[in-house]
Amino acid sequence: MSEILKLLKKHRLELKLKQSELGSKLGLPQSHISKIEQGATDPRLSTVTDMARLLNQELVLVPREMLPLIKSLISGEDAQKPMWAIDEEDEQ
Amino acid sequence: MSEILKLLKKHRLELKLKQSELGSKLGLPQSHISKIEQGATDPRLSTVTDMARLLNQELVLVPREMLPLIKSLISGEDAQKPMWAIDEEDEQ
DNA sequence: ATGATATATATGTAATAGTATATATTCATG
DNA sequence: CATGAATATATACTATTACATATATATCAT
Repeated sequence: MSEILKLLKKHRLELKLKQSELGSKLGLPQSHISKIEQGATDPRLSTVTDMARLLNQELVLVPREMLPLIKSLISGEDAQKPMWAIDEEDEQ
Repeated sequence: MSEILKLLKKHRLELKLKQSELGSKLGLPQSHISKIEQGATDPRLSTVTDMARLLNQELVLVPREMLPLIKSLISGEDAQKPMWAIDEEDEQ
């Protein structure tokens, strides 16, 4: 099952959008969003692109060799607080 | 016209593959590769994913805010020679 | 120009994405 | 447990792509 489709669902939930809300923005029925998110259909490139953009994402072609770097950048990006801090006691 | 499709063509040419060669690896006729590259058809996600992988690329979902950073990383990646060097006369 | 090679275009068919609608599940909450 | 909200599933229909095949242009070397 496509990694991309799983991530689209994750980002929809983060934005607290219902399938029906995302669907109407895209002009697609809720039932079809469900199928896409389950991998029960193989959507067109334009559909995935539009869906991604509504979720503040973009579909990008990445050279295989840069995949580890870029994935680590992306996975670290959603941290609300820094994952480390300088070792100072007087930190706010 | 999709940026991704344009890049797929660019990468095919860099690998010196003909449309017919890429097509047969994918199980698609040359004529269809042509249509995809021209944006004359709206291919399925799986088709684009497969095509990308045969060209050593991967389709990745990137948060909009990270797009400038990631694009600059990617566009700098294909340099054959380093873009700078330490200022030493005795360099090879 | 001629010939070879690569890509673009045309036509037709079968498969499937997407539409519309209804119903069934799931899951939280009073 | 009952009620309601969100998601999953079902069916039938339509639109469009994948694909096969054939042909026509480019493109380029000789």
